[in-house]
Amino acid sequence: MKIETAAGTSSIDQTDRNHTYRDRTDMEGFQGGGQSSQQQQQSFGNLLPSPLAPPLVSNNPALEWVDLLLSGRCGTGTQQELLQSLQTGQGFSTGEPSGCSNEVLSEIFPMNSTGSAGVGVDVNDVRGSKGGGKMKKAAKPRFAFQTRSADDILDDGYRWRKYGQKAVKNSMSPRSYYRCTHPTCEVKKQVQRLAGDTSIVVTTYEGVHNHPYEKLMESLAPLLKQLQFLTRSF
DNA sequence: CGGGTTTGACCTGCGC
DNA sequence: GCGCAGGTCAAACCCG
Repeated sequence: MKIETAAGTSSIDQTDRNHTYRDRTDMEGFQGGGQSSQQQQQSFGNLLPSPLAPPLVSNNPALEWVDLLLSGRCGTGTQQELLQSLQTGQGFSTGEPSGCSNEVLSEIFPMNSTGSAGVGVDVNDVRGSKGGGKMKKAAKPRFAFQTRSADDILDDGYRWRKYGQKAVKNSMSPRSYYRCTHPTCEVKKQVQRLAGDTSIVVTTYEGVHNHPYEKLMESLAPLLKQLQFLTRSF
């Protein structure tokens, strides 16, 4: 498995009009032939999670190959603040990405021409509430990053269930919607490939996990069992 | 059989 | 008001 820094910029194909996929054959080569996301997930090794940032961008050397959306495209102050906040374990999640133009945001997120969507913004998006409620959603931290990878699903240490997929305007690749499988966790993420460079995967996280790092807990489970056994022995 | 994926339908917001 | 686009739901389906 190799993931490289998604360097450089990619332009969105403005000519492509999208539609909802209705033919399964359209999905060939993208969904992985029915494999579960768990099977598709890559491993980032022993990266530790952060309460705000996903594990792969928090407090670890992986920053070298994780290219956040803002990298090199917004004010250097923003990038430095971003890296600093991640390296200090504080994460980057809320607030306006100062120095990042709407043009850049709208290129990354072509679905929102106003630039209200993007890195750390659009916390009051109320679209898609099928239930009919008119109440706005509670503000949730939202951030995104991009990686260069052959696989769409990155193993960030949490378990995700896919609940939807949509073709996105001005993008060749569909956008996939995932929810954290933890019962009390409402964190969502969107995964999409850049239209200009399909080797780059853009992952957008929304919300903060309110439960432990599941892969870590899984790996610790045998050890915990052993500890419980030993403590009972005394 | 349980959990995850697929996908058509439906909802809301926005621009014209 | 209408059409478009993004987001979500949920039934059907798939897989281990």
